Formats: sequence, structure tokens, C-alpha cells
Amino acid sequence: MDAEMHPLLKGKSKLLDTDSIDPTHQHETITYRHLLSQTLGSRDPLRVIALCDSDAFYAACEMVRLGTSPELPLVVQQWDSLIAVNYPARKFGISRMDKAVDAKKKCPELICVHVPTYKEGDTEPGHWGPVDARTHKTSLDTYRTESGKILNVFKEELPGVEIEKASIDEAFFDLTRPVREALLRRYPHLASVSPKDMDTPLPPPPPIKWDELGHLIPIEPEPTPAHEKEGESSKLLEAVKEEPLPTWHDVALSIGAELMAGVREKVRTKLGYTTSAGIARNKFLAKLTASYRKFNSQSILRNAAIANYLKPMPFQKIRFLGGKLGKAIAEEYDASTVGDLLSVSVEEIQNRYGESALWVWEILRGIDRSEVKAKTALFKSMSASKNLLKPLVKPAEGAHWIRILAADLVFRLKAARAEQPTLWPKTLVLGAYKGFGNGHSKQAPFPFIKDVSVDIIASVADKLWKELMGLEVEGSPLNIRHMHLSFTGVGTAETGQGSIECFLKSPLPIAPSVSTASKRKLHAEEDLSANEDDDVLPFTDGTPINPGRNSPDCHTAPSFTCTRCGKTINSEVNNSDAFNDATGATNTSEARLDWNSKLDNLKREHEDYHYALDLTRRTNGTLKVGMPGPVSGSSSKKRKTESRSRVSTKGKSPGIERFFNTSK
DNA sequence: TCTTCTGTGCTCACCAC
DNA sequence: GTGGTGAGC
Ligand SMILES: Nc1ncnc2c1ncn2[C@H]1C[C@H](O)[C@@H](COP(=O)(O)OP(=O)(O)OP(=O)(O)O)O1
Repeated sequence: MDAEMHPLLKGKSKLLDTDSIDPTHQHETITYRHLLSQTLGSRDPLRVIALCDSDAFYAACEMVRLGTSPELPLVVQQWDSLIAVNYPARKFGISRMDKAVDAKKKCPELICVHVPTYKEGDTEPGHWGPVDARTHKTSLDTYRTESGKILNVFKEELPGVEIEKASIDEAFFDLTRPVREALLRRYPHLASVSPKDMDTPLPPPPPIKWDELGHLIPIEPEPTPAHEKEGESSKLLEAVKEEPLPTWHDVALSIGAELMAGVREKVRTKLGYTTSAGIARNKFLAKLTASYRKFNSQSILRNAAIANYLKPMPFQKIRFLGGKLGKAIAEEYDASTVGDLLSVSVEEIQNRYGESALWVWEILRGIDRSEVKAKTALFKSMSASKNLLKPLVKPAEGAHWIRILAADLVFRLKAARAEQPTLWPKTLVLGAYKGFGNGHSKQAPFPFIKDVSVDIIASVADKLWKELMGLEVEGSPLNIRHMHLSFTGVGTAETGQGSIECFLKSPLPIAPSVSTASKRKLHAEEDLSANEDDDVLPFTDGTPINPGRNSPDCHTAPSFTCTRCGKTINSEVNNSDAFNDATGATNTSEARLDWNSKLDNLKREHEDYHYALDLTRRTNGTLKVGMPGPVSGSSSKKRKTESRSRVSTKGKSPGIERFFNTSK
């Protein structure tokens, strides 16, 4: 998944002098200043990033769920095709390309598991019964849930480490900080240096015991005579003999490898999932490194090995170079591998594709400054869709699929709210498509309510469906081949404005205010039949219309006394003003949990406040405080050289525009 | 076993209009 | 708001 913004559209970034001299920084001398500085961010010469990827993930989920023995071949199928093949099954030559029947021929004892599905009326996806693509909808939700469990183990095992969920089965780790701490613990002499010696290089590092830590990607290419030039091969062979001395960054990587081996083992023992990991100096390389050797193993890419590891790689495999831009470059330079492009100068590539194409030049050299960033909101939209094998021909058939899609959204929103109770999808979108590029969508504001149900979603969606049907030309066949239902504008309701969590725990939902503008579009509430009694009401900002009613129990606001500033911190007083009556949920354990979580939030926010304050002092006030969200560790690490985000598209060079959003 | 290979069925994000 | 695309699992 991980749909990060395209690097070429992020805006300009400057090539630093040091980059052009020694782009990969592999010959950089590490000084005491480097070691002892905490704020180098992505330019830290001791940076250690890891990527962890679950092996044959969906298949592994089913193995765990069914408790099958690890050596039994198992595949997960979606209708007739395979979407995951475990490693024992791969031994039989089964791959994702196979149809289920063909796979069974290759291995008669193969265990085939179909992905969970919904049919109308189901409130949760399941494995029961025979599946039928014409009546069922697949659901990947159980895999998302398992994915979440793995992430939680990661967080438990590496507290304080920035972890970024990159896809359903992958996560990045910024291990720089724990590695540095371990380094200073193990080699305490590194910590004691007089100020005047700060810029002297560190002493030579100790030898490293790589055994047990993972596969070391070799510095010289492995003997594949095919791609070595004749004249150079003898020289090369000599070089292979002499492994260069280890660097302190190598030591850092080895510590990172220890940490990853530890968490991976925890995931295996606690949850039963085997994983593969890559450890390197940035995200791009970590991901590449993870695929060096797969299945319950990890690999390490030292800086000295970067160049040779990248050279033979087809560059169009690099993210964002697989599309039109990559194709244009391939044709322009008659190139297919990274090595083929290394002779292209940074000026050349920027002249041709715009200043921002610096990113291309950098990535070919293994430079990637992107940060590991825990996602604040888990997602911004949530969608469910279904290709209809049997196209819809009558408007009345729409309701059936709406309910099935809605069930998936309900289930997932509830699950997400278990962790993040303030999650709030602001809009519901329904799309109906007849073929590629032939369809329409309609959207409506989605009310903020505690208990989302299929009925509620369906009532709004049915309205949208009617609107869509209104667009149909009289008499022409419907032929809907694809339906899509999604929440968009998913955010967390702002704390401080109306104590959203109280709403969520309220047995009756809040009556939000309605602006005249939105009222016009919000007729959907008229026939939210199942919930006449204020259960669903439109709103614009979560402000209660009628504070006297539906009041949840918020009268004892959580508070605590900060040990650092001595102040008593409590939540907004006006929250409790807004709701003057308890509703009965007061003494339930649910309510207490809610109270506790509010207290936790309060503490966290206050800690963030102090953290930001400290940072401000450290950075001479250059850092902005008082931003709405919590100050995360990594945002504070952002360097000014990295302020590439949110540059207006005007800064974009005309050269690259033609590679995006051009019809073709 | 494995990166290549297909194609499906999805999910998510961003941008132009 | 709506439509379209790119990207990846
Ligand atoms: N093209 C696809 N279509 C549908 N589902 C996919 C596709 N690619 C991957 N998936 C699903 C099934 C996988 O178990 C899950 C994770 O993908 P991925 O990490 O690429 O492979 P994998 O986990 O099956 O094997 P590996 O051990 O090689 O990582 O996502």
C-alpha cells in the first residue's frame, strides 16, 4: 500500500556538496560529534533503518488460524486464483499464477483455503459455506487484524522506536536511537570525550561477529562471471579477498540486526508468524535488502556493499520508476539497470526532467532521506468494492450489494474505533460503474454516531443510489459491473471541541449542528428509518445542537498534576458544561475505560507540550510549538534541508509534468 | 522456493477539473 | 464534489 506522495512532486531539494563528492557517504568519517548528536535525522551517519515483511502473509494467517503444521503446503485462494502460497507449497512449484485446480494437480495434498467472504446478512466475514463470486464479497479484514497484532508486538518489543506500517505485511523501523544507546552502553569510552575533541574521528571499531545476525550482502558481487568485464575480472578477484575494515556504521547495523532478530523471534513465538527483514541505512535500501533472502531470515546491507548491490538491479522496479517516467528514462538512455544510468550526471537528469528529478539521481545511488513516520491517522479513507460478475440490470438490485459493502465498512470502522475511538469518517461515497471509466459516484456527509450499523450506512447509501439511478437514461440498460462504497475524510475528531469520546460512549448519539449549507444536502436523515430517535443526525462540526439532551457521562473530567511544571492539568471545562446529565453509562466499566483513556491522552498531550518546549529551547526557538497535533519524535527530527513537503505545485518543473495525469 | 512470469480483486492516495 | 490515475499488496 503505502501510497506516499510522489517524490518528484514534493518540490525541490538541494543536492548538498557532500552528496556529490561521496553520494553514499560510505567513506564518511564518523566523529564524536556525529555519535553524540541526537538531531541529525536522515543525515545521521549512524542511521539504521529496518524493514520487516511477513512471509507469505495471507497463507501464514490461515496456517495460524487453522493450526496447521508449518511444513504442510497451503494456499489462499480468491475465487479460482491464488493470492498467497506458503513456502512448503512453493516447493511443489506452485506460484500465484496458478489456478487453484492446477495447484492441486501439482500437489494433491495441498490445503486450499478461500479468503473470508460476506454475503448479505452477514455481520462479519467468515469461512463458512461454499463461496460464490456472484453472491459473496471477499474480505481481507482478518488479515488486517492479524497485521495489527504483529504491529502491536513490534511496538511492545521496541518501545519508543518509530515504526511505520507500510503495508498489510510490512513495517519500517527507525532503529537509530536504540542502536546509538546500545553503542554507547557497550563502548562507554565513546561517550567520554572532551569538547575540543568532538570533531576528531572515532577510534577504529571492534571486529564484528556477523554470524547469527543474518545474511551479509557481499561487498563485491558474488562470482557471476556473466556480468564481469574481461579486463577487470582479475583485479576484482583480488579485491574480493580483502574485506575492508568494518566501520562504526557496520557496528550500528549489527546492533540493529540484533534488535530485529529479537522482535522477529517474539512475533514468531507470540503469534506464530515468520518474517523476513532487511537492515540498512535508509528505507529504500532496507526494503531492497529484505528481499535478498526470504523466509524466516534477515539480511544486512553495509554501506560498502550498496553500489554493487544496486548496479544490476532493473531500475524500473524502483518505486515510481515503474511507470511512464521510468519508461521514458529507459528509452532516453537505452538503459535497463541502475548501473546503466550511473553515468548520467545530476545536471543532465535535472535539465531533462526538472530539478526535482534529483530524486532519481539520488535513488540510483541508494540515497533516500525519507523518514520513518508512524502514521498519525491510520488511513484517510476506507473503501469496499465489488466487481459484479453478473451485472446489475435493475435498480432494485443495488440495495443487496450496498448492504454487503456496508457490512464490511461497519466491521472495519468498529475495529478501528476500538483503538481510536474518535475516528470519524466525514463522507460516504457510493460509486457505480458500467465498465472502465464509465460510471459515476455520489457522496453525502456521514453523521457522527456511536454505533455505526449496516442500516445506517445503507440508508444513506440507498439515497445516493437513488441519485445515481436518477442519472440513468430512461430505457437504457443498467449493466452495473462494479460497485464501490467508501468513507472519505476519515479523521480523528478534535479533542477539546466537544469531547467527542463522550459522544461515542453515549447510548444516544449527539445531535450535531446543521449549517444551512449542509442541510440542503443532508436530507438523507429523513429516512434513516431504523433510527428515528435522534440516533442519526447530520452535523457539521460535532458541536451539539441540543446540549440538554443525549448527554453522556462526562461530568468528572480527568485531571492530573504534572511533576515537571506542577500544574494541574484537566480537560476542557466546557465539555462538561455542554452535557448536563448522565445517561446511565456512568459506572460501567466501559465508562471507566473511557475515562482512563482520556486521562492517558491528557498526559500524553501534556508530555508532548513539554517535549516541544524542550526542543524549542534546544533549537533556539526555531521550532514551532503549539501545533494542533502531538509533537512526534520524527517531526522534530526534520531538518531544514528536508523541508520538501507541501511545496506548491508551482515549484514543479515543467519537465516532469508530462509524466503525470496525462491521458494515455 | 525464490526474485522474471499472470492477472484479479482489492485498497489507498493524490490531483485536475 | 466528481472523475481519473498511479501504485502496491
Ligand atoms: N497482486 C496481488 N493481488 C492480490 N493480493 C496480493 C497481491 N500481491 C500480494 N497480495 C497479498 C497476498 C500476500 O500474502 C500479501 C503480502 O504480499 P507480499 O509481501 O508481496 O507477498 P507474500 O507475503 O505472500 O510473500 P513473501 O514471503 O514473498 O513476502 O498480500
